[in-house]
Amino acid sequence: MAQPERDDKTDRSAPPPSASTGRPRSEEAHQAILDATLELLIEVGFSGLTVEGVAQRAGVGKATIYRRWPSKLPLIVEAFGELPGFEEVDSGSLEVDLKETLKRYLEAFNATSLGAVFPSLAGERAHNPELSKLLEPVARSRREPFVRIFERARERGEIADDVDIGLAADLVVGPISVTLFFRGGTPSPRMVGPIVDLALHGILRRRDD
Amino acid sequence: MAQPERDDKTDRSAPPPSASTGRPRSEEAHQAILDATLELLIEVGFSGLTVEGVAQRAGVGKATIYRRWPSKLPLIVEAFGELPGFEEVDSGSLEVDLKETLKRYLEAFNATSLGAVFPSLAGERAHNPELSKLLEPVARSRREPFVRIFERARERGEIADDVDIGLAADLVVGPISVTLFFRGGTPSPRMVGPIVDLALHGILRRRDD
Amino acid sequence: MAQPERDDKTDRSAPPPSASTGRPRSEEAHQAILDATLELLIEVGFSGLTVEGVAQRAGVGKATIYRRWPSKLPLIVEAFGELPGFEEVDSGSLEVDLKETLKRYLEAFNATSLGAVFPSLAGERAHNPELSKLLEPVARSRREPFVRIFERARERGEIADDVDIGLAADLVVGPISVTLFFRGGTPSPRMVGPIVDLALHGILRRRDD
Amino acid sequence: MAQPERDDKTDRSAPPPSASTGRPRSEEAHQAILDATLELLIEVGFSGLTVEGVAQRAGVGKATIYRRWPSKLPLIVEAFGELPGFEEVDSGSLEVDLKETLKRYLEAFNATSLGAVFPSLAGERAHNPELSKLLEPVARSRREPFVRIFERARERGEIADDVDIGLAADLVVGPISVTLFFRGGTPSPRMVGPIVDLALHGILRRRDD
DNA sequence: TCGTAAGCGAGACGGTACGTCGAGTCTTGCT
DNA sequence: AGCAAGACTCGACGTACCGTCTCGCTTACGA
Repeated sequence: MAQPERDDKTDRSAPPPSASTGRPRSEEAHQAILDATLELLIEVGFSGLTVEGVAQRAGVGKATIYRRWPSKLPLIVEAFGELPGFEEVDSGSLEVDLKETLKRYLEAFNATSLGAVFPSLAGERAHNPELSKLLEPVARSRREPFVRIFERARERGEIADDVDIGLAADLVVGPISVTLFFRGGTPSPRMVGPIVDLALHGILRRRDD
Repeated sequence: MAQPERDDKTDRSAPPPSASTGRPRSEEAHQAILDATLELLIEVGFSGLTVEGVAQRAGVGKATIYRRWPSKLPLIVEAFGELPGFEEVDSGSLEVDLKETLKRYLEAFNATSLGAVFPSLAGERAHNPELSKLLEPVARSRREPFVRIFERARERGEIADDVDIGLAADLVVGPISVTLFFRGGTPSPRMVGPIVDLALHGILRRRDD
Repeated sequence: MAQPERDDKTDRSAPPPSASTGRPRSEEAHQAILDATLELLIEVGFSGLTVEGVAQRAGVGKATIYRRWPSKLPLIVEAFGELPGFEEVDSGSLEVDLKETLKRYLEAFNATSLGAVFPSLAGERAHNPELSKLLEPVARSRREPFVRIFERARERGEIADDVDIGLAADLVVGPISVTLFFRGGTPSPRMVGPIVDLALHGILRRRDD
Repeated sequence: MAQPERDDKTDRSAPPPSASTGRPRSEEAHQAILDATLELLIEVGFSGLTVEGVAQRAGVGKATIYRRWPSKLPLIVEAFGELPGFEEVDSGSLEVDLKETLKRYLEAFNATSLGAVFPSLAGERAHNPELSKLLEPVARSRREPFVRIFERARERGEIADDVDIGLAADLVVGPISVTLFFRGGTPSPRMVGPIVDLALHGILRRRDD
């Protein structure tokens, strides 16, 4: 979730003629802007966020924002990208990996209000190709850990070779997505156990259960 | 999905002292507004929709819109509610019911651009209690068929009594939600078979499968 | 100095399709804007005037201003044109006409702060063809009374036929212009007598004076 | 009121504790700034001039400008003061002195675009005491030659002792001021003869003319 | 059959935010 | 120190929508 090469993504507006003339851009202001954006995103959501509000809360002029980001959108996406990720677990057991990783996933979601911010952005993707492109790597990086967990499980023989791993990952994360988007709720870490159990063993009654 | 008593929700300002004097409201204009709203919602999304644009496309004055809906939000929600629902299937088999219903669900999603509109609205729920309240019954009505399918399956003994039916419904719909929101994709009806199979039988390999 | 056909000059932006659809423009707002503009013009001058300030003082939205005037400039010019003119005197005597008219001229200048506003505008003429064009009729109308006074005097035989009347008018008004622009002072009505005497009889000493 | 050492007014920040440490200020940059200011003043006028534009045209950083002049205003005034004056004539004849001096006056006006710059500044005087103060000595120095011409004429007895010399000077310069400010025109040297004749002999018809 | 009350399209109203630009200040590394 | 460059905060620019408010007109009802 790090942002190691931020400028490569956003500062395409005015590549300085020589390497470093003039006063360098204030890293302090940069961070204050991202922080303020994230705060406001959490408080008022995507459609309620104003650049003027960000500038005011960050104690920064509007021009300083527009000098770094060409418009509101990339600013929001980068601020969103600042949200911390979550650690992947590798215990040697599929069930433990899934439960533990999913729990951390949800904790991160709730601790950082990602749960409120992400839907705001995701909802706009369909009408905003630019946003969609910017959001894609961020969204994917949050799904990949689950894919890797299943890959390891397959290598260990815990699951069949022909299981569609992408689908399996979506199945595990699915109920959380539904809770978030369809039900407007906050996914609770207590959901994790039942979700994983049900996804692993299936909904159908089984003789040997 | 019908909206049989629309005015009860939105037209609470109206009832004049004498029951019905003056020119009646134009049903034609009403429908033109909803149609235009839906079209624009599909084209430009929630945050890009302007009431001015709706008025223009509907060939209607802004006041005519605000006479019927107190603000942009309920208008959008009602327009959204106009989207057709989908029919529930009752074949006597859980698997068939799920696959068939889910297929119709996806077909409705894609045919009506619900897939583009719904995320737009769902994303704002977290920051907009009013929207959330308005959206809730609509969203729930789209999940209920799956709940009922599982209830019937439980009555038939196809699934255990202690299965969390809400969770089962979310598990089945989950991959679609993930596709829509996390991956920014369009869910394809071809996904239905694998999803239902995986959800019913579980991800783990079983001796007797 | 009246503004009998205001819209012909300024409302060229959006000629309404049919004669009078929609809510008519508020004459009240119009006047409040012109008044506020004039006040601010007097207080802070041409270069210090802001449209935002005008809107605020007039209690009006900025759009209401820009709906009427395409930019700051014509607004200022029209507000300037609102300043009252002065009455021309026709006593049958050149000397009396000049002295009396000039006195009224100065009184109008001082009473209405024309003396502070006019230079502000006049100074920009050289660099602003649009302003120059807009200002021209206003400026000329303030010089014409003097031209007419001299024309009548010539008809009466008070002055020679070959006197350059335009130049004579400029000679009489000249010291006021110099006071205003070169000396940054406020022309006093007490200057009138000496000015007219000197202009009529000449600077050179004469035997028979 | 004299301003013999220009820098004393504007460069008051400078005198360092130890007389002259560090790199001395570039006289080259100083002149480039004044030149650029004057050019832009002529091209775009007072209200259109930007310090950023001056810096760019002069090939200088903005700080270099603000190190020398506390704000835009004194810079403009000093640049204005750079415009060459005009030489006074002393021929022993009032009429010749006036005509010749006035002609040179107008030539200087036109050659140096003083005619475009001066009104720009003069117009702001009423609302800008600082500008007024800075402009005063410059403006007066351009009127003084005429005062001196009349003083010499009085000493020679060409004009009466009780003639108001200041007023006489204003009368002679007046038509030029009127042309410049009220009529928005460029005063032509051809005006000089008629102006002086009319001012000296008066507008009224005389027996012995 | 006609008056009247409310609806209609149009568009102006006071606001707020947009994204841009300039003022005057500050901060780099270089001279 | 001064220098060019260019970032800094602040605030005005002119535009676009919000939700409200007239206009002059049309439409159905009830007297």
